[in-house]
Amino acid sequence: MRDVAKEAQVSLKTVSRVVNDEDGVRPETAARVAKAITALGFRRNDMARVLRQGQSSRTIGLVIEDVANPFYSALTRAVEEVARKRGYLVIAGSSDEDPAGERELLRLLCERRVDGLLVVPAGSDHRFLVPELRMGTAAVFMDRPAVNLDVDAILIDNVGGARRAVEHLLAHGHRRIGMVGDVWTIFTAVERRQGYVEALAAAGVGVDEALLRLGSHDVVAAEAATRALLALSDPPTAIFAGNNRITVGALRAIRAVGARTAVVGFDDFELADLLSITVMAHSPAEMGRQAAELLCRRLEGDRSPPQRVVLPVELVRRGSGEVPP
Amino acid sequence: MRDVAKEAQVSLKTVSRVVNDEDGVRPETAARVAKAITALGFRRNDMARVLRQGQSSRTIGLVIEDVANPFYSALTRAVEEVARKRGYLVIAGSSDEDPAGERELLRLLCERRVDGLLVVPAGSDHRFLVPELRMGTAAVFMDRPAVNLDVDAILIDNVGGARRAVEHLLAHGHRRIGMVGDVWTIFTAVERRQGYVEALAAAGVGVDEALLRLGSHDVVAAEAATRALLALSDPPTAIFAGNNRITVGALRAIRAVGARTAVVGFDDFELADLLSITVMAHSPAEMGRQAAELLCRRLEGDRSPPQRVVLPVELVRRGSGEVPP
DNA sequence: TTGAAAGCGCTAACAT
DNA sequence: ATGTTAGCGCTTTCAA
Repeated sequence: MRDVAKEAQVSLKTVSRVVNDEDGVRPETAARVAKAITALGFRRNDMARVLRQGQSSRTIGLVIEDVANPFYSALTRAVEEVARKRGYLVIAGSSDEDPAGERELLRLLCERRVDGLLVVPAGSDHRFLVPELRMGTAAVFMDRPAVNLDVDAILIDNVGGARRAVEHLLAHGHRRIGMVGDVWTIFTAVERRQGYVEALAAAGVGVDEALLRLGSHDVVAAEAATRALLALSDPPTAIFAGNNRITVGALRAIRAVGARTAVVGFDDFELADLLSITVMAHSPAEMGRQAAELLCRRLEGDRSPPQRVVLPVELVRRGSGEVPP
Repeated sequence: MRDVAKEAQVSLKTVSRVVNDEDGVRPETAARVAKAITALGFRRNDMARVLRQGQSSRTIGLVIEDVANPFYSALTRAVEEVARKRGYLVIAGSSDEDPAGERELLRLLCERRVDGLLVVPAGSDHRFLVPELRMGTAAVFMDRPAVNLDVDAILIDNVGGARRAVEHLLAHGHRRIGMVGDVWTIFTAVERRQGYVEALAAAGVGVDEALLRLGSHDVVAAEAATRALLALSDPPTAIFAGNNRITVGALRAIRAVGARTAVVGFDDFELADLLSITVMAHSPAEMGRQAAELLCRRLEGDRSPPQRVVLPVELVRRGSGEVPP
């Protein structure tokens, strides 16, 4: 910038004014400055700008488990869209469901002075964020609430969705309904398990622990868990798959074994229609959008008490959930 | 930081030393400083740090078309992984295949002084990046080469892959082979079209322009284009789908019409196995990894001439490509 | 309409 | 082992 000033024979401040479209510069002076800028290939240094102006990097930090999971990539896309429309850029990182990695990532983001954080939390205690929040960094949690921290969260109706999934299978005559779920440490896995149990209890069908397999965090594990269920002497006639990864694993297992087990999966996915898979659908994009919009409102000064939004989950019948026992 | 210094009764520099784990600080002093840091909830401001140290924000800018597309999300994931291992964070943005949006995004990233750029280019002229590159910002292009700019690129074998896809269909007896492709402005679409044409020419089968439909940039458009092909009085017996989005659209159309058209798709996708879809597979993750690693090498001072890496594409037979005419 | 100087939070270089 | 000073590139304040 100093070079530009010298080149254009004006003061630093004048260059600054031109760069920031402030008025009070004669057109001919502005033109001279503009020429110098292109000549020298000048780019305003936002770091210095932010430093001086006092802390708005116009950046949002996004922490999710894994962008490669379509659930999170849809969410990321929606976040990006809202953020850019409001003039923010997004620094994203995958935590891989590791609390330590998550914490490290959050630290890095805070050191870079992101204005706000959008987090799908992996850890089970987020008190370490208290100082940041007090320093003015806003945060909105997604998919899972914060633990030990009173902060905004956009969630979905996990219990209700799971309950309706199982009710649907019960309505089609199934009594031996298995569940393959994610690991216990994940909020949504536990909630969906609860929905499963509630539905069975309400129908007067007891929970057979042999049919309830939490602990599968990826496609491969889910396939193995499903195979184990199908290999039981009295296998389930239907399976409730706890999320999009698990549904894929379950389908692979069922196909491999050649069974005709009914399936309802939690989370919709792109080719579910061609595979005729009945799912409990909801919108990760809507979750991202609402979270980003709420965060932006917070950044613009909204100080109302922390909200908890619960988005709906909807049954989409496509065939696999309507197979009889 | 000044507050911390005051609180701990030491100088600024001492606090700096503690924060940066430099040595030359007595343990008890360090402890006092550490206490002050936690007490005040202090976080080093990386903006100021970068400003002083001279331009390494330890940040990489990533510009792709759309994170929600599994091709790009896999790539993004790999980029993130390499970047974090080397101590970089990733600022990502989707260009939506819009040259103006891409340029704007690149400008924002450069203003934020990212150390390097990873770009799947949408525009058809990237000369505007010349000043940035001269200023020391490194760049690696992915999936498509830069136009009018001599810079590293990690590509895949589009022509060869497309040729082999069509050869495979020819080998299974097809003579009326349709192609549904992306828009003309996209490098890969044109290359894949060329492979298609070459394969037909080599087999002595003429190109029937009625069977060649470029211009579908999303699933919906691809479905429509495929429906149009299938509605011809003499429809193709096989379809070569130009990318992952197009394959999905083509499958929907074929299913809707109830045809038994053979299909080979470019790009592998998650449920292709369950749907028995033959594809030309390659690894977007590998592309992201290699691009990120090359970029990091450049950032560490590698000044060797720009490279162009071409990753292989492999035929994966799953059934849909082996259907007879 | 334009400019000079101070300072954002930090670290490099040099004292002590 | 610790402190002092200057300055990164910009904007803000106030003066010309």
